[in-house]
Amino acid sequence: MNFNSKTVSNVTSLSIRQIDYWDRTHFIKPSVSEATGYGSLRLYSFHDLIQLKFAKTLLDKGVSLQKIRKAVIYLKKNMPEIKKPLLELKFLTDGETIFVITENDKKIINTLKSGQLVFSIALGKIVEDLKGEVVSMQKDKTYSVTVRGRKYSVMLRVDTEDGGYWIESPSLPGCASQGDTIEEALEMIKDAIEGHLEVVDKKRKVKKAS
Amino acid sequence: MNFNSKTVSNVTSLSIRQIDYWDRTHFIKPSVSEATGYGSLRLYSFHDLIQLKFAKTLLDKGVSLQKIRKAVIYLKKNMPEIKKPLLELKFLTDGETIFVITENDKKIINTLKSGQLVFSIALGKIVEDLKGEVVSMQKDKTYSVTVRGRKYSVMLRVDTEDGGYWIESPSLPGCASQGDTIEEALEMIKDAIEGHLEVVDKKRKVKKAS
DNA sequence: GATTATAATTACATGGATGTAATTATAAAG
DNA sequence: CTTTATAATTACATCCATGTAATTATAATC
Repeated sequence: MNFNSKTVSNVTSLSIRQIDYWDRTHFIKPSVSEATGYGSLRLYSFHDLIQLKFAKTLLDKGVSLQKIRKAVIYLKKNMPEIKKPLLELKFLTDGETIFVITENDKKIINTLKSGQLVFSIALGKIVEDLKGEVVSMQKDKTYSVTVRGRKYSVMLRVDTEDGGYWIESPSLPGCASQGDTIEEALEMIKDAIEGHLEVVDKKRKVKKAS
Repeated sequence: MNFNSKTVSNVTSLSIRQIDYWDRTHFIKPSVSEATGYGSLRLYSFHDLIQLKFAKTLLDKGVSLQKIRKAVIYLKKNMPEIKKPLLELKFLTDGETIFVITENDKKIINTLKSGQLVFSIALGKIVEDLKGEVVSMQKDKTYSVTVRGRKYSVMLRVDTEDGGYWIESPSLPGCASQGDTIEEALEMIKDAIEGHLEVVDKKRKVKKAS
């Protein structure tokens, strides 16, 4: 699922101006679709959303934008696998460089003793919150697929658990699938419907034989 | 001992402009003598110097000035007794307020877990460094005091250990004292010289008697 | 195809922070 | 008392970041 500037602004509490400025200064650019002039759209991915929210969170904490730039560069390069439960990431800086430090309490205390700045970002929580926002805002999309010459209505939604898309056929209970892209999900649900129909055929044949 | 703007700039690595700006914006004002126009002098105390260096250190770490303002306000109000060995002070912020936290590792880790910004300032080291700077820059001042109708040359220097001034009479070994102000130190050294002379008198009387 | 909506773009402004340099009133030195 | 030195002050400029609003090319809708 992709997000335009307006949606990004709503979800991250950043102003449109900030989003624009950060794009123009090559800080955080929309990775799905860049602006190409009037009438075009900036489209951000979910990962972009995480970075934007991350930066906004640090800004609100009083970290300078220059420092945040470095933190986001690091985040882009070393984005850890986001998984449950909530993951906390801890960063430290000596004023020049930004490092992510391990979940090692002793190391954290030691770096503080050496006079450093440490800030903790609950990245897992950021991701969870963003997922919640995305889910609550999305409308299920209805598609129509044809299997064996007949049309079936299917519903597609963003899969916030595994990424990609979830798809199901409401008129055929239990008939569902998922795919990384919309096209793939549509193919997969066709296969699922096909399989469902085969089961129905078999049952009918058994009935006829008895 | 007091410090003018030029000295403050040298010792803290702040520009004259920054020192001026921070005074005019009521951030850190010279507590000994405020500017009153052309030809006047801003005079900062050692405590002021600590605050300025503290703020500069945070600025270099990438903390925003607005955040630093709050930290310095806190520092002014709750300046802990500076003592050896080097003291580390740890601050945390939730983005709105600044708190000093105890030397409690568990509490530090917990506040980090809750997504806060923590920065550690080795205030003791700042103080030590500033003391070193002050000592290396000062010239001993020579004064003349009169005791029992005779003049004695004494030397005065800033006492970086206890604050105030140290004073001694080079021509009378072991004859030294200290005071919180220059005047007080001069009175104290007079008393010390008086005492020294009394000991000398007693020795002479004992010699005569034998 | 015409009309409307929309997000990007452009433009100007503001505020905070700081750099650079000329001016000035006073203190220090001779 | 005159001359020189000095730090504060004034003034203008720059940079970064952001606010606000008008403009515009394109997409969406009818």
